[in-house]
Amino acid sequence: MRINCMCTANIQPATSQRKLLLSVIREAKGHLDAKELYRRASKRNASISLATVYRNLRFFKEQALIDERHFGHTRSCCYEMKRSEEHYHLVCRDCGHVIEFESPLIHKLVAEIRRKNNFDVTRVELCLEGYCHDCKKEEKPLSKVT
Amino acid sequence: MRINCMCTANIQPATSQRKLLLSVIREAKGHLDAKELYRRASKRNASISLATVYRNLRFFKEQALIDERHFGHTRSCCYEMKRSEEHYHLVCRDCGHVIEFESPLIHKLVAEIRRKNNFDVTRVELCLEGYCHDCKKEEKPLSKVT
DNA sequence: TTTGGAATGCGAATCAATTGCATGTGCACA
DNA sequence: TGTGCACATGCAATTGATTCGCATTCCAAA
Ligand SMILES: [Mn+2]
Ligand SMILES: [Mn+2]
Ligand SMILES: [Zn+2]
Ligand SMILES: [Zn+2]
Repeated sequence: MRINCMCTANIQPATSQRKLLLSVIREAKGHLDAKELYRRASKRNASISLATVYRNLRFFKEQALIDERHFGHTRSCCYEMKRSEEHYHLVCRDCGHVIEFESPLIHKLVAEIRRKNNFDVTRVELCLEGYCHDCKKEEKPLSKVT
Repeated sequence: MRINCMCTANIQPATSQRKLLLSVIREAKGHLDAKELYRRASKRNASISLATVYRNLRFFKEQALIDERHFGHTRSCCYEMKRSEEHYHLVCRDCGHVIEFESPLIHKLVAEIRRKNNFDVTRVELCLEGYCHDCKKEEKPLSKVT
């Protein structure tokens, strides 16, 4: 068994692949899925394997270095660096843009659930679908059922 | 092209498989995934195909007869009859139980997003993970990060 | 340095979901 | 009450995402 070493924090062992993957995630603008992470990492290390990408995504998740997101109906999930403050997402059904937001209402909701349902919330999966500012003005289908 | 007929509402054509599947979903206690729906339907019609289950799940979804849910980390999604009032879910990480709940805070959140982000919300995907009443009292792991 | 245990690369395997195609069937219209 | 045909079905093959087995390589603690 291997004990924690302080030099490389919780990235341990600090293999070149592991460091590369984490820096790609860190430098990414938006949210990456495994395939896209693999594509970008391959540019810097052509021999990296997709399995290694998946294994490290799981590792980073376990180390709480990254967050996993399930957006809308997309098959694969996305990843991003964990930040100090929690945040949630709006996904436009039209252009696919992902907008991040935060609201104190979510803390209130969690508190309410803890009180009313006697349920200890450890994770909030919240994603709202709809039409963004730019896409909502364009023509919409006639039926506006739910 | 076929014009709508009123006799069978939006289930049309009303094939035996389609009627069977809908009644299995209707009679189900909880939330079903495709495999489980297939299992239950097969008891009443042994020749039904899994592809037909998937095709009809998509059909029912398009007809807004059922709702699709993505619970926690489970690979496959679950389905349930659409109800008049919207509701959301708590999933226990320990025993897997799914608890349904509703809260006016969610309406408030949607309104806030519409106002602040100028975003038209059409669907709220919300699922909270944690520990239910029965599981939270039992011993927990030492580290309580996240 | 040495060395054990963990990480990697590769391909094969899984698992959920979709699709192509030949066949069967519900139902609008005659 | 029949008939036609668009659409539904069954089956098998396919896709797409993720995981796994295994031989090999690589960290990092001592
Ligand atoms: Mn984000
Ligand atoms: Mn429900
Ligand atoms: Zn948009
Ligand atoms: Zn529980």
